[in-house]
Parts: sequence; C-alpha cells; structure tokens
Amino acid sequence: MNMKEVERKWQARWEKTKFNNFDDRSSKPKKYVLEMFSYPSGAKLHIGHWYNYGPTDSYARFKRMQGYNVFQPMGFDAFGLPAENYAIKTGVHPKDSTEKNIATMEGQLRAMGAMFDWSAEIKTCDESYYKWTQWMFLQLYKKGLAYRKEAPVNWCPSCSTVLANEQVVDGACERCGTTVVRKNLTQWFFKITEYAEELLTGLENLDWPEKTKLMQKNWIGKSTGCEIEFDCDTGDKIRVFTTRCDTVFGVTYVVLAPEHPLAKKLTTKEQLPAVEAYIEETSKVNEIDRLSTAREKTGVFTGSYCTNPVNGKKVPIYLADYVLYSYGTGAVMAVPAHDERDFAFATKYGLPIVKVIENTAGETVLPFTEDGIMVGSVDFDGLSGEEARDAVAAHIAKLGKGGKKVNYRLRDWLVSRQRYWGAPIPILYCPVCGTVPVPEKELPVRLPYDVEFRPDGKSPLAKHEKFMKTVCPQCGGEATREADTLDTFVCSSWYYLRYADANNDREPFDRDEVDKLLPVDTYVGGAEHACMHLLYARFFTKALRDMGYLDFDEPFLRLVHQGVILGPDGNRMSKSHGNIVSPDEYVEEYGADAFRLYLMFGFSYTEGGPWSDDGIKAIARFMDRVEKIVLKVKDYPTGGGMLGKEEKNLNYARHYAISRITRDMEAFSFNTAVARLMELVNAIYKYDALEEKNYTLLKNTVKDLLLLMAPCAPHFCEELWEQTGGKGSVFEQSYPKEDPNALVLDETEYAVQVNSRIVCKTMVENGLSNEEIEAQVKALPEIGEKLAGKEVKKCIVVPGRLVNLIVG
RNA sequence: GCCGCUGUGGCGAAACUGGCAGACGCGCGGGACUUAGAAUCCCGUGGGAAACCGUGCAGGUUCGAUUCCUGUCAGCGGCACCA
Repeated sequence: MNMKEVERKWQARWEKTKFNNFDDRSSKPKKYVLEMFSYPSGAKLHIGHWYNYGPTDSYARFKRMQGYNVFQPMGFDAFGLPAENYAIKTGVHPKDSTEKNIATMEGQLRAMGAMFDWSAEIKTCDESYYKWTQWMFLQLYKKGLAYRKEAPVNWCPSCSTVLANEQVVDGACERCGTTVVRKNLTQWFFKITEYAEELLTGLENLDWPEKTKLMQKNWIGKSTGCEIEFDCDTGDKIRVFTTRCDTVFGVTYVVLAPEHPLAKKLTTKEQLPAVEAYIEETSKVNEIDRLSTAREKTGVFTGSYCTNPVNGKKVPIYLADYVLYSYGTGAVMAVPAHDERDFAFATKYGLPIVKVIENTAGETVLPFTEDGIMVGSVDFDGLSGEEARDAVAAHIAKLGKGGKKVNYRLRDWLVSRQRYWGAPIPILYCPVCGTVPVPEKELPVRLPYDVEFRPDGKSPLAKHEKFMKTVCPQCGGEATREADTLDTFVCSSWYYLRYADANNDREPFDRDEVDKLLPVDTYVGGAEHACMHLLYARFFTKALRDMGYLDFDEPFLRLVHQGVILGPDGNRMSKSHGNIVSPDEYVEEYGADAFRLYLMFGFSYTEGGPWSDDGIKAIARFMDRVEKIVLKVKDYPTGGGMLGKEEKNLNYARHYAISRITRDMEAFSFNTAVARLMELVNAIYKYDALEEKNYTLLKNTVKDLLLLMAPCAPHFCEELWEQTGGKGSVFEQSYPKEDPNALVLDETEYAVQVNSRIVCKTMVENGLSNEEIEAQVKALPEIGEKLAGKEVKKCIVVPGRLVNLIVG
C-alpha cells in the first residue's frame, strides 16, 4: 500500500467532513480524552510527542468506535523561558520563533493522523487566551487567593538578573559563572495552601496511578503536631512547629532559619558580624543541599536566649541552614537526644543533650528518634506516643503558649516571573490608591512587542515606558503597571476548561459548555508533572468551583502517564548527549501508521525505554500480512456452513482477540493489544491454509480484525475498509463485541504438581468438581509413580490452573 | 539527602487477585521457493549432556513468590523559577 498517498487521502477526507470535530448535537455519551498540550520549544515533533499522542489517539478512536462522542483537542503551551533565552541569544523575537514553531508542529500533528478537534485549538500566548488567564488572576485576587509577599529569587549579581533554578549550575550563573545569591523580592502568590486539605482528600476517589497520588500526598505533606511559643529575653516570641512535642522537656536550644525575620533582631552586638557572615554564606546554598542529611551542619549563635514554656529553662537561640524558612514556622525547638539533625548539630557545637524519652524495647541509644516512654518530664513521665503528645499539647494550650496544629509542607504558589514572555499580571500601582486590579473590561493587558531582552538588572517590561505608564482606573491619576509576568503553569492550569469553549470572546468559557464536557475523562501526560502542574490544575478547578464558575470538584478523573523514550544509549534524549532520534525518517519510510503501531508494540506504554528500531520492519511486515489476507479473503465466495473443530478454533481466536484487545486498549496496554492482533492474524492464516473452509466465518473474522485494528492504524484500516466495500468510515462502525459462548471450551489444560513441583500436564473436562479433578489426577500414570507408597496429605486445586498434591 | 518508581532470555517485552516464567515480536539456527539475491513461507530457539538451575543481590512468609515482607545494590523521575 502506498501509505503516503493513503494518509493524505484520508487526512483530507477527515478534514473535509469535519470528521474529528466534537459533535455538539450527538446524543451519545461524551468522552473527553486529553493529552497534555505541547510546548513549542523546538520546531519539530520529537519521538516523545509521537509516543504521547499516537497511542492515546488510538485509545480515543477505540472509545469512539465503542459508541462515545469523543472530544480530543490540541493546543500549545506557548509562553515560557526557552523562547526568551533563544531571543537573548539570537535576537529572534519570542513571538516570532514561537509562532513559527507552532505552525510547523501543527502540520506535523495533522500528519500523525490523530483525531484532534482543531476547531478548539488554543495557544496560550494569543491575546484571546491570555486575556482570560489574566481574568483568572483577577478572580483569584478578588477572592483573596492572590497576594503579595517577599520571597527569595536566584540572583546573578553580574548579569543583574533573576535566574530560574535551571539556569543555576553548581551554584553559579550558567551564562557568566558568577556565584548566584538569594535575594528577596516582593512577588505574587496564589494561596493554594487554602485548599491543602481538599487537595489531599480529593485524591482518594481519583483513578490515578497510586504512585502519583502518593507523590502528591507527600508533596502536600500533612503532619499533625504542636505549635509552641518560646518567649525571648528581648520580648519577641518565637513560634516553633514540632511533631514531637513529647520531647519538649529535652529542648536545649532553639534554631531559626537564617531568613527568619527575627534572626537579625535577636542578634547581640558581639555576634552581629558572625551572624551577618553566616546569613550571607547561606544565601549561596540551595534548598536541596540544605535538606541533605549527609551535609555537615553549620550554624551560628545569635547571642540571645529564650524560655522553654514547660519548664522555664533558658536556652540559646541559633541560626542554622538546616532549618528552612519555607516550612512550618521557620523555627524549630532542638532536642538533640531525639532528633538526628539536632544531635549532629549539638555534638558539633558542644550543646547539651538531655534524654527525655526511654526506649521500651531495649537500650536507649542516642539519638533515639522513635516513640518511647517520657522521662525527666515531671507530671508526664510514663506516658508515650500519641497519648503523650496529646497530653503535652493540651498542657501547652492551657499555658497559652500554643497547642495542637496541623501543618502542611505545601507552600503557596509563587506566580511572579521577572520575565517578558508570559502573560502580564493585570495589576497596577497607584501612588494614591495603592495596588489596583486592572478592570476586567480593559483586558487583555497586552504584551508589547518592542522590548529589550538583554539582561541588565531590570525585567524587560519594566524598561518599556509606554507599557509601564498608565492611568489609575480609580482616581484617574498616573499609575505604574506590574512589570512581572505570570508563571506559565498558570496558563496550563485552566486550558482544559478553555478547550470546551475555545472561541468564546465574552468569557473564558460558558458554564454549561464546561459542565457538559468536563471533567476530563482520561488525561495522558508525563509523570514529571505529578506534583506541580497536576496540583495547580486541581487547585484552579476547586477555586473556580467555589467562585461559581463550574460545577465539579476534580478536573481529571483518570490519569495515565506515558513513559519516556530514551536515546539508544539509555540516556534522556538531549543535544548535549548527542543521542536525539528524529521520528521524521521513520515516518517518511514506513508511514505514520507503522510508526505509531511500532511505538505501541515495542514499549510498555507507561515504562518507555531506550529507543531502538529493531522490529519496526516487523511491523511493516505485519501490516503487509494484514493487507494481503484482507484482499485475498475479500474475493472469496460466501458460504461453507460447516462448523467443525477448525471453525471452533478460529472463532475462539477471534473472540479471544476481541475480549483481550478490548481490555488491553482500555488499560493502555497497547503492546499486548498489538500482540493479540498478531495472534489473530496468525490464526486467520492458519485457517486460510485449509482446503475446505467456512467462507462466511472467515470473512466475518477478517472484518473483525479490521475493526479491532482500526484505532491503531487509522489510515491503513480506513483504506482497507473502503477497498473491501465498507460503507462510510471504519470509525463509524461499532467495535466488535465478544461472544462469551465462543470462549467456552470443553476442556482446560491443568498443570499437575507433586510437592509444588510440576510433574506433568493433563486435560480436564470443564465443570468437574475439585474432588473429581483430584481423582482424575491421581489416576495419571506419572502421578501414580510419584505417589507410590506415600500418603497424600493435602490436595490444592486452583480452578483452571493447576493441581498440587502434597505428599509426606 | 528526601519522596516516588524500575530491575525478567542475546534484544523489546508478557504473566488475571500468590498458581505452568518468557505470550507476541526482534535476532539467531535449520528448511522450502529461487539461476542467484531480495522478499515470502514453514520449523526450532532461556541455560544445562543431564540431574537440575533460572525474574538485580541476600534473607523471610507460603503447599506454591517475578508478584507479599525485611535488608541491600544499580538505574530513572521529582524536589516548588524548565515545562
């Protein structure tokens, strides 16, 4: 078959008949199948795109043939850092390079033959889209879910610019090699923590991979503990969070994160130089290193003391970078006897170690971090575990110094970016009225085209006078615009909603349209999004629900992660590894269908693996075999009504394939689905080789083969469907349904074991009782030998599988 | 470092809920067809002469473990400004 011609023919026909567009008037149940949209960083589709979109499209087509009205949109996550970096390097404007890349990718995505509904296409960098991204920001702002506070950024003092984590290599700027420092800026945040509890409990009912749910759960990091207030001699109060308030009598010092607002305030004059040097030093260390338990602990004494509320003891206040300002209260009570980090720190700095928990199961070796009996804790001695913590927390509450507290590791979402290529934050600053949201009717706040990208200490928009200067909508006076743009994750947190009503210019989406199409039934994308994108999108959905814009709680009911196709050397494909494999030559040589089929067959979908093209020829051969037999059988007469053993076998193979492929397609187990197709083809060839055959049965089996295969090789099967006289599109046909009767066999092969070792196999008539099976097995000559003179102590019959005789 | 995942023939991989390890392919070996090659078709193929041994490694639970548990090694993903 001339695949190039066939692909063009069917793609043109689908386009012309709007075959892939969602049918708004259909009464069939809807199925929203969504692949994570593409980031147009390079001009061409890479193997990862094909791997994500090809097999998932086959799933969508499968659902369509099962009678669903399928919606499968596609778009582009078009803002982002790479386009801006490319602009800095080459001078090509991000808008120009992005639009060019998108145009190329659109063409390639069409050539893939996926049934994307292009009428719902979105590009996040279009005004018609980011207008509504800005609108989302305003709604969150109005709802009190967007706020400003100081937060650190990576700062390159030489380039005078903010760096993304990715641009920091070994603590230095990737461009100039200067050591990067942390610097505080006032930035915008979304209050995702407000939804921490619901984001956690909502996971329960989602059909998501368990590992992904677990990762989100750990990311949210709920822990129940106690907040305790330590009064400082200066009159300030330090609040600490601990999950081990049963150790509070063992506190020998308190530690603040170096960024803690009280850090400098509590420092005595004598200690100031040391403290300042330490803070400076820590600003160069990243969080991952700071959290490393293997790294040597460092810290500095502030010179001040505070009081342990439970025993009135004065303890010194230290700064140390193993305490993070972003977690809990940014301060901890240190109990070196019962915490490994505190123990290491106390040992290094010669601080006292006071044991207050005794091991009940043996010797107490410090640091002892498990639950045990409280000692040296006055009235609480003898208590342990939860009971101890409850009692201590209640006591602290009674003292008015804190009490039980639920804490989340989840932090608010920092959405400000000091960059150009993103949606401008729709806020302005008026000397009179303060922070003022841009009125909705003035949206979008347009991203100006003529900007200076060269990093020189000011973000690109801040340098653009015409953009920055504006008028306050409240007082009419002069005002300045916010110069930061939004994190691209904001754009991708609501795109799946926009697809439902992509061309609406009055509102981000019509509520009825969204409630009709959403939630997404099946969402497919990389596991690297497990925590951030997927959590942000869930947060947006919940916030929009609470603001009355939609009527469901979760955006993605089912989630599937495709694996990663690595380079042939087993490394992630990248320019630096020089191991990038382009799909283009394969598609050119074998066609889109063969390439898709190969991706489905050659890898476990959720695992991925190193690229290898061994076997792509086998797929081409398989397709040839299918074509040959389909065209051969087409010309057979009908009739031949016999139903012997051979016919029964063929019909069994046919319905076994239907049953298994249906199950495998549903489960995204594409490699086994294709294997079952191959088996069916083998069975058909075997039957066709017989002298006499039931032509009607053979024709029906071949027809089912075409229908089963259609989602996996869409152009190829459309063409064969047409050539064999099929009416309309093959995708308008119903997916074959299994006949349970055809799958019932007269007998089943059992493995027979003696003492759990296989001795022989035997055919067992179906429907026998366990006792009858046991008797039959014992009568086998091979078994008789083994059992000679021995007593059968136990007989285990696993129905349909095996018999295990235990003899003594 | 922390969180999560993965590890099965020469290779890609299968294996329902603890029940015959290696389906389906690649590769390889043999054969048919052909003047020859290509293509195609058929047969065989975990290791071992065999007893037996085999799912990263060491243990455990069980009549039975690729599957469950403990420990360990290796690789991969994420760690909040890459998306």
